[in-house]
Amino acid sequence: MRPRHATLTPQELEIMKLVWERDTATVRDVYEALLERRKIAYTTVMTMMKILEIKGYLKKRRQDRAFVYRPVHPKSQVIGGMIREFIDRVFNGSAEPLLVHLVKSRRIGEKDLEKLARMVEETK
Amino acid sequence: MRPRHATLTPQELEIMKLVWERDTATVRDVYEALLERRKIAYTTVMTMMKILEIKGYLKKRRQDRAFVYRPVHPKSQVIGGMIREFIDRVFNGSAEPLLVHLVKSRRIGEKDLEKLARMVEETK
DNA sequence: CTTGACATACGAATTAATTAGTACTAAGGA
DNA sequence: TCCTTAGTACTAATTAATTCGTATGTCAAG
Repeated sequence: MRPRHATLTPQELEIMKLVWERDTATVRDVYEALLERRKIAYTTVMTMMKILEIKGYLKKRRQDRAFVYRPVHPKSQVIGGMIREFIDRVFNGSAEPLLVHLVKSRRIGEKDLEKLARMVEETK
Repeated sequence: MRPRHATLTPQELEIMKLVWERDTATVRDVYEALLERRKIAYTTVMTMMKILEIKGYLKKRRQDRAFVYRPVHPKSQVIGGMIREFIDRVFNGSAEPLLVHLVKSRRIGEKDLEKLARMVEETK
């Protein structure tokens, strides 16, 4: 049997991103945003948002006839969990090999590192 | 319907890691290595490796009675693909926010950055 | 030659993820 | 009042991922 995903699945994440950037959203809001990218049924979005509620990522409140959904956790926290899970799974918990990859594949350059160095300073 | 995973699933990755570190491996090799961590059936491993072959990650050759499997692609290449997929999915293709997260969550420190800076120098 | 160990082949069962159809309800306008 | 619209509830279908059982074949030891 498949172990339940500890983190957000691709489609779940796509929806969560839309809710995060709106702070609150109805099924219709999300549906219309998704429609601009691909064909999808209204009820599909509804089902996904219901699942996200069951999983504890969204909470809903009735407003007039429709439900208004709101994120339970801030984006940074959930994304942070996804990063942790990824690093655990792929690199056995160590962030360094990930960075090495990014440098070697030129996805990080000098400027990025300088910026990060300044950020480390501030965090001190 | 679920879109097929472009990259390795968790269990597939676990098996691939074992094959990469051995360069070649039989089902039994992988089975015994996995057994040390968790209960699993021999035939489960066989099925997974067959799937990995179908997906193009492993190739097999008969040696005596058993198949000997070998990776088709180097580890760095496959891992690189997984990183790219992750960054695309979570950060819309930009590596920077990932790094910011890593710094803020203190998974990267000064020493890591220095090391990376040296690495960037070499890559120049 | 028979038996046990070990290998593959084949297929089935389970769960999660994804998508969407149908039924029902309430509100608002003609 | 009646019909259209927009919402939810419920259910179902499909695919991928994961796990494992049973059947079958081969080889070697006794």
